[in-house]
Amino acid sequence: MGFAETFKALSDPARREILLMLKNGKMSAGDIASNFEMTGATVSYHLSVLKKADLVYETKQKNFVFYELNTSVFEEIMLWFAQFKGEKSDEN
Amino acid sequence: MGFAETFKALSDPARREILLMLKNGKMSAGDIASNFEMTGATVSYHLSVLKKADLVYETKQKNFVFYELNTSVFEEIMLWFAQFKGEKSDEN
DNA sequence: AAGGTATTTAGAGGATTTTCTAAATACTTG
DNA sequence: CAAGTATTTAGAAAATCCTCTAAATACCTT
Repeated sequence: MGFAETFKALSDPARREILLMLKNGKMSAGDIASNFEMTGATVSYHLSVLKKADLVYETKQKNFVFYELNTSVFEEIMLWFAQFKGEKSDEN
Repeated sequence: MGFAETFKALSDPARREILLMLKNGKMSAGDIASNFEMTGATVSYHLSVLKKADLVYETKQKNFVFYELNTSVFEEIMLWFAQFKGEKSDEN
């Protein structure tokens, strides 16, 4: 899956904001873009980064492209972090 | 604290590997460096990125610099991810 | 088919990142 | 203090990233 891609995707504030917007359900590319100062082309670039990182997926309807959170990847990241919680590996 | 810095720090494979090395306790800069092909200067750069992101802290002893995980930041990141688990914000 | 709306792609510019070598700093010990 | 070890800083080169404008694609509606 690629933690490098995932964390790089998460390192940009605009992309993190997009993810937060998507918490409540899918949104079209245009609706997402309207929340930013950047051009639609730039937002489209950020969406493609999130998509490559599997943090979102897209579905098409009419001439809209909807984006949605892919929560399964979030779980994988949580697992990665869980390694650091608590146990040093030679305890117990 | 700065999620941008944190996630950017985590996006590099060498830096993630350093964090894993530190799971079992502190290590000196030199001991960390000896696990990589890169020059010591480059490893030092990576350590400084991790330090700026508050993922590690350093302590000096003799002429060694020891690095250690700062687990509190990991908890903050876990909290950030927790937002995405489950509840859509207008439920309940 | 033509015109309109939604979105992506291409290409370029500027900024940031990663790595190196060489030099500097810091501390220790004879 | 001098010499040695450990580490960081400075500066430069190559790679990657973010943003824009302009053009292309895709789909819908009349």
